[in-house]
Amino acid sequence: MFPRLNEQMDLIKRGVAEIIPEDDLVRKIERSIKTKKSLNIKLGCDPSRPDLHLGHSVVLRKLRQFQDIGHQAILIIGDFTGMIGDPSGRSKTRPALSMDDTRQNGQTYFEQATKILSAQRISMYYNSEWLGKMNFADVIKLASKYTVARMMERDDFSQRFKAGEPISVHELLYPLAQAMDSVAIKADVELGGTDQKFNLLVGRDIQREFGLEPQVTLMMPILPGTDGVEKMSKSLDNYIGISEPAREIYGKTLRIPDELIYAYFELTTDVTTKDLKSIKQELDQKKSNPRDLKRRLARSLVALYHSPDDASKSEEEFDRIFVQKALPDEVEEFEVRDNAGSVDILTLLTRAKLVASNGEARRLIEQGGVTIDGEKVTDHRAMLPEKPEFILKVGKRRFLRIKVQHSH
RNA sequence: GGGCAGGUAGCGAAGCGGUCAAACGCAUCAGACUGUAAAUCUGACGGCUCAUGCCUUCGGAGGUUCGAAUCCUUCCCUGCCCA
Repeated sequence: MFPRLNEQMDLIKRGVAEIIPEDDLVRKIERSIKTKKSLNIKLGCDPSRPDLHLGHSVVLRKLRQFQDIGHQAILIIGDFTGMIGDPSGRSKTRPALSMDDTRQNGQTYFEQATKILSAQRISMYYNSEWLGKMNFADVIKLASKYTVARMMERDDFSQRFKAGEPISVHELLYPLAQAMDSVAIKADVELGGTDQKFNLLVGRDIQREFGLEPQVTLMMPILPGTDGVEKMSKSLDNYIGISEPAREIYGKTLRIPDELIYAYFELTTDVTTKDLKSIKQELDQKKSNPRDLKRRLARSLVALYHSPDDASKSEEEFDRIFVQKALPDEVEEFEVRDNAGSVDILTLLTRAKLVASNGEARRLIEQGGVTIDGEKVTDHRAMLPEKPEFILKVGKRRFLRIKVQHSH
């Protein structure tokens, strides 16, 4: 039923940053083969931001591999902490969510995650199910199992502490809450990014406290964002979403810095280890134009989240727009009614929501960033051209087909 | 509970009675360049306005003043030290 130990370990260890402790994993797998019982592989999910991107996909893909060799994927939606929100000053971006919100986000998360995960061997829990039942005495008892000194081992805490930045007490409780999730579902393995190392390890300690066998922690590297500097995140706007339209995935991928090509191939695509090696070689020897590898990467990603057909279509379209500077395949339409020349370009830009304000529209025009049917608009007071239909282009990639209804 | 230092645009950070829509850096956007980028250079970067100009901003609320981000009162928030 299960593949042999070596096969399992080979697959599991691919692309991994760290496994702690590796021997335990070997033991767990051996036992699972013997007893024909699958392992519980846990992944915690943040329901406050349900839009998944390639960064999330790194860990999800690893989880998928566990599924493929017969283990049980368990998604934990952190709705409990989501409902409390995060009152600490700097992350106002985490407002308290209602029950409905978290359920809905959880559902959205699940739908997106199953683009990567198999629908077989997957279960999902909301952690309010057990965390919500704990009373204050339970919490104090749990908190007594860990010391402040150990909490401060966490890099992020000690750094903030040293820097004189605020740390709320409840933040110290979060790792414990996450550990309780591992207790509740009896996790055998918990996946996460390397930035989760501390939290994952706390899970081991707390499981032991509850008389359970400690989980193995498996950490994946953090995927750099499209800026090549920060980790990929939505709030930094350096992400490639797995639910984005094909042309967006394609275009954004081509825009990543060359240095990221290898990491993206390794962590976000299915290329074989052999191919990975030759990719590395090509990059190192600078034999070919990195662009070609990047195009291949972009095609792979589109194929993964859309289809191979969409991949080639996106590539054609990209070439058309940016190389030949022609129009995309499909251009959104926008209708304006023009009462005897009452609408100028400026108001059209704002009304079509291509820009945020008139000031911005004026700026763009002055800087030569607006064209009509390929002709630069030079005067920000210009009226609409005398055409029933034209293409309005803002910057390099905002297009709109304008249909004018002239009523005199 | 006491003392001290702080809270300025997306972020970081100057300003400390008028010349402040507020220096500078980052991020962002546009243009040039290019392999789409990156790097580099140029420009813009609260809102309304063709423009002179006007309007809303400097933690919140009041006040002093012809005039306040800048002074006063009070409240809220953060850090440090002491208890």
